[in-house]
Amino acid sequence: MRQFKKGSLEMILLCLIAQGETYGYELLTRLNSGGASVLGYAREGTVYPILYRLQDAGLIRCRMAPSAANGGAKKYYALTERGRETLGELIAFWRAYARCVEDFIGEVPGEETAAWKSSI
Amino acid sequence: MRQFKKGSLEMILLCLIAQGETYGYELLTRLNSGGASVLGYAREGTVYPILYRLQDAGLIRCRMAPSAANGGAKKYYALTERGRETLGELIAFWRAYARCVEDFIGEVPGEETAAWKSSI
DNA sequence: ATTACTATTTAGTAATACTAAGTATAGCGC
DNA sequence: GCGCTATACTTAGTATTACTAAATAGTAAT
Repeated sequence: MRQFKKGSLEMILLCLIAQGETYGYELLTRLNSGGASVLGYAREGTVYPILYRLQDAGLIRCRMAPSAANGGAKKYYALTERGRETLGELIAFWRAYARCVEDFIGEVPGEETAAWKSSI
Repeated sequence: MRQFKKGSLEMILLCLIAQGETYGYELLTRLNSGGASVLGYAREGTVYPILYRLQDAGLIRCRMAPSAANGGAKKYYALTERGRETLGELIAFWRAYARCVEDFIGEVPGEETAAWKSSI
C-alpha cells in the first residue's frame, strides 16, 4: 500500500516547513508521529534526499546552526517565496486529484461516494 | 505534479474493471476521458504493464476474444474474488491516506482544512 | 569508554510510471 | 490491391521517487 505515498511526501514536507523553520531530524520525527500508521515509517534515507531536491528546486533555503545542547549541527530549512507559491499550487492540485480519484471510486458497485463529496 | 498519480493508477484501473468486464484499450480511453486533465494523459505503455501486474497478482483474470468487427483481438479482464477484496482494502486505505494528507495540509498557515473534513 | 540520543550523509536497490517505438487486424475509399 | 485510419496489444529503455542499510559525527550521562 505504500505506493500511495509516492509524490505526496514532498508536499507534506513543504507543509511541515511552512509551519516554521525546522530541520531534517525534526521533520523526520514529526512525519512519523503524525500519520506513520497510514503513511508508513519514513527513515533518514527517505527524508533527507527529498530536502536536497527541494533545495535544488529553490523551494526551501537552508541555514546552518552550530551544535546545539544535545546532538550534532543542524541545518534549518525555511520556505522560499517560490516554495510558498509552489506549495499552494501543490495543495490545489492534490485536492483536485483526490476528488478525481474519489470520482472513480464512486462508480464502483458497492462503494458509496464519500459523504463529503455530496456536501461540496 | 504527475507524481501524485503514482500508486493510485492500479486502484483506479481496478475500479474501472469492477464496473464490468472490459479490455485494455477501452480502459485507456475511459481513463483518459475521466480526469485526464488532472491525472495527465495515460498511454499504452502505462496501462498495459499495470494490467499484467494485476493479473500476475491474481487480482484480475483474462479472457481472449477473437477479432471484433473493427480492430484486433481483445483481452477481456474481470476482477477475481481476491481482486474484489483487495480493491475494497485499497479504497479504505486510500481514504485513510487522503485524510492523513489533508491533516498535514490543515496545519499550513493560510490553508483552511477542506470543508468535508469538519463534516465527517 | 561505552552507551544513548541527536543529526546528517550516501550507496545501492526496488517500485512505478513514462517515452517511444513496434506489431497486427479490420474496414473504407480509391 | 493499396494506402489510410482506427482499433488493440507489446515491449525496451529511461526517469522518478522512495526504501534499505549502513556509515559518520557530536554531546552527555553512566
